Amino acid sequence: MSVGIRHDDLRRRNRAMVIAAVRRAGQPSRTEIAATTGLSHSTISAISSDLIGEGILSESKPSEAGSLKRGRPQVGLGLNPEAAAVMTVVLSLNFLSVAVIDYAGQVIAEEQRRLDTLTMSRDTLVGECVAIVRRRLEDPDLDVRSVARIALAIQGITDTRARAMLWSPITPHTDIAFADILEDEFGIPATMENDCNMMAIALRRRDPDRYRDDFIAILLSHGIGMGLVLKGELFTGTHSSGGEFGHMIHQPHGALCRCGRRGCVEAYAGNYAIWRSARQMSEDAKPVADVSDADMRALASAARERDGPEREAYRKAGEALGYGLGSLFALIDPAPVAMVGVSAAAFDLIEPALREAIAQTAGGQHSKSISFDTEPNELPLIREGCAMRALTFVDQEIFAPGTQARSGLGGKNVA
Amino acid sequence: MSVGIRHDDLRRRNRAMVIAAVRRAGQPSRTEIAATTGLSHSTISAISSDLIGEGILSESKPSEAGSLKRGRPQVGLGLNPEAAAVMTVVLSLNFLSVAVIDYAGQVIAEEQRRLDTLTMSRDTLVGECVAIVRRRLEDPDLDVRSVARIALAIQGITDTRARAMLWSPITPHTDIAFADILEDEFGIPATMENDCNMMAIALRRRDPDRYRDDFIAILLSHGIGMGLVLKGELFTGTHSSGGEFGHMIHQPHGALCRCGRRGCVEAYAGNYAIWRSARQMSEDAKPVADVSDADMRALASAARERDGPEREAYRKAGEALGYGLGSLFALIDPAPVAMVGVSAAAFDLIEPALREAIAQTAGGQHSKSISFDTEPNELPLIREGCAMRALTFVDQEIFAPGTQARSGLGGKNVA
DNA sequence: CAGTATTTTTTCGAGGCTCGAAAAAATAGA
DNA sequence: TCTATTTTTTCGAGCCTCGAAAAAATACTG
Repeated sequence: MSVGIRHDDLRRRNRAMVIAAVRRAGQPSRTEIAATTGLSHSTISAISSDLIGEGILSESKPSEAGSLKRGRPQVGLGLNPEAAAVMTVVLSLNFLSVAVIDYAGQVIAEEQRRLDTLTMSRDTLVGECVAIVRRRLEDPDLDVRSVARIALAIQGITDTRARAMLWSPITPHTDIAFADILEDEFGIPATMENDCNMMAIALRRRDPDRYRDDFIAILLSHGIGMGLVLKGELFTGTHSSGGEFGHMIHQPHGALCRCGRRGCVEAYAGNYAIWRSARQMSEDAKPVADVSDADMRALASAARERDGPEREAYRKAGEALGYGLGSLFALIDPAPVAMVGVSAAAFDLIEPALREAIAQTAGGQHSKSISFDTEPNELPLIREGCAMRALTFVDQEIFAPGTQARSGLGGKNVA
Repeated sequence: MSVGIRHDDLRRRNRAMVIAAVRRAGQPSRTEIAATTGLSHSTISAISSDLIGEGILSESKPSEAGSLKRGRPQVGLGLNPEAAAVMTVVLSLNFLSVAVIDYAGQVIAEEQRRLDTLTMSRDTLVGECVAIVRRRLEDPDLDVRSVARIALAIQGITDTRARAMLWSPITPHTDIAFADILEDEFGIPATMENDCNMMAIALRRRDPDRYRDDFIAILLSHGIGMGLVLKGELFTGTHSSGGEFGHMIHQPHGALCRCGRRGCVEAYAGNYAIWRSARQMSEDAKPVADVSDADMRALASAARERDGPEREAYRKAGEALGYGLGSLFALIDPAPVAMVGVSAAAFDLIEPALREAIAQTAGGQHSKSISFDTEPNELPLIREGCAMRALTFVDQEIFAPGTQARSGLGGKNVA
């Protein structure tokens, strides 16, 4: 059950609130923070004075070059980039990408590597991840002790506690406790996140007007993934990572899905499904392991050029996505959708059938008003989301530590 | 955005926490409350002394007849039944039921009435509701001023703010702002709730071990409804009432649903759909307006006796429910399910096909471990849920009023 | 039956936190 | 230079929770 509020929690929570307000707004003045948090000026003054003293925030004199107003000018508060750093690790098909990010959110170092993730042994895969993190941490240009948190993202299913990858399409191996492995290796708190969830976090940061409290990020790539934000919070299901939109059932006893079952949305809308359908192969045909982005783009071009099996394949994908979204909207009500990934570049081919299908569903009653955004490149989004995830942890758990939140590792990571 | 915690909120929240602990536990001692809330004994002592002074709680000497332990015996704290009262109004097909409930949750008065809801005019329907409430309020045995809240429940779609019924299968009329109507008429705060959501609340109260943080209540009656609790909170979608499980798509272009669309789960599993299928009518046949409970029981008996169209109808219902649940579980992960309503009594006929279907889905990976409870009688559950809903409001908004929570009406309703 | 052990509840002072009001600081216009 | 205006800090008041100790209420013990 929810627990009572202890007296010492008060300051902790309000500290976290102030830090969050600064991270959101960029360079807010104390007065603006007071307005958004609803706390009094005196409280904001006291807390921000503490935070500046601890090197977490810093004052930045020139809030706006031409301050037109009379009176004492506002002085902006910003995050001190040197207060801490975090690291992001994004593991995707045949690709490993790491970045070190300062407390203000700027990339200060990065490294990328091609791997053959589908054929690597388990140990090699883990070893590569550990090695690339170690190289970044031991970079002489970087103060190792200042890295306060590592966030890994991977396509696939992670456990609720964000400790392990349970299953992923990019490797045949299962149940790899990446978070624990990195924590043990480097003594830095780490989490294992789902790639689509990170996309959702990044979308909210990029466009908080459109993606605020309720929205959906759908990854249209080899598989179909979803990141779902409901009532302002990432929705991750009750047990595992949840949100497996791609494996909602579109057609009972339908097309063969990569997951081995039949009729999933992904079995019609994943790259391999579009490929299979465009090649006029049977719906029972075993999904291919990978379709290159170039091949998919060629497929989309062919579909735009002439009415043929390629166009029909995209139509079927749109239909599956439309009915799936319709069912989803029946449950959660319509919300803005972002389509991300290589097939989002072919959304013009998908959209008509999608809208037609969604209009057939209870959730799509106002299908005209449902709007779709597209973003073909998922990797930058995933990294951005990871960075935000890790930084938010530092904000809340390290720089606003409370009785229950303080971990053994927390202290030493503070710069 | 979330707002800072003001100093005066502290006491308010902890008061609410203590009241909630008492409502949950029944007769907890101060020591037990301190343990469950995590607050200190001194704080609990101070708050409970206040609450007793205000007549909200009362001490009940004999906690347990034979207190085996040494030391000063615990003295139980209970809700003072006279602190307030609430009223529940349940409007279902051809039936209107009202109850007055004391602060401790006991029914102290009730009245029920048969109506012809499908043919009544809008004004008559509203008038009947207002009249029955007025009769209970003006009952000389009852102190009118002590009714602090009214909760209405109806089958159908309500708006997010719990003010109005937008659509309901029990009446042709739409957009009736029941909550506002009753508030204006009697000056008592009222809310308009969805029946399945109230079922879920009642289930949690009845069996908090099974129905705790995540569970699903499904109403198997003429239509298919759902109440969904996620992470301990009722899930009501982002805009309207949401949770329209019955209108997730089972078969694109499939059977005709009462909602006018095709292939909804309800078009296979609602009473009218089972009836239509058992009578071997076309899936395009217009849904009948009502099937009596007796007819449904006869159908179930026939299905149990021989393998024929009746049994096949239940099988199809099970399949639709199974695929629907599979898709739902793909999104939210598996959770305990309660099947409520007249067709829950025929769950033995539904379950095999349901389990077979769910095992075909990603969400049903562990379908063996998913457990179903059945409860044929929905009305008592709905009323119980309404009562809890209304009482919780009194607990939190009236007896633990804060700066933002205090309403103009709050004060005068305190007994 | 008095004394001791044990458990629950209350009391009391200390320490923190937020708030409002007032003061101080910093600037633009007159 | 003075005044108006706006932002930020300071300071005392008022609450709240907490820990420790005291008080209360009972069971055991010889």
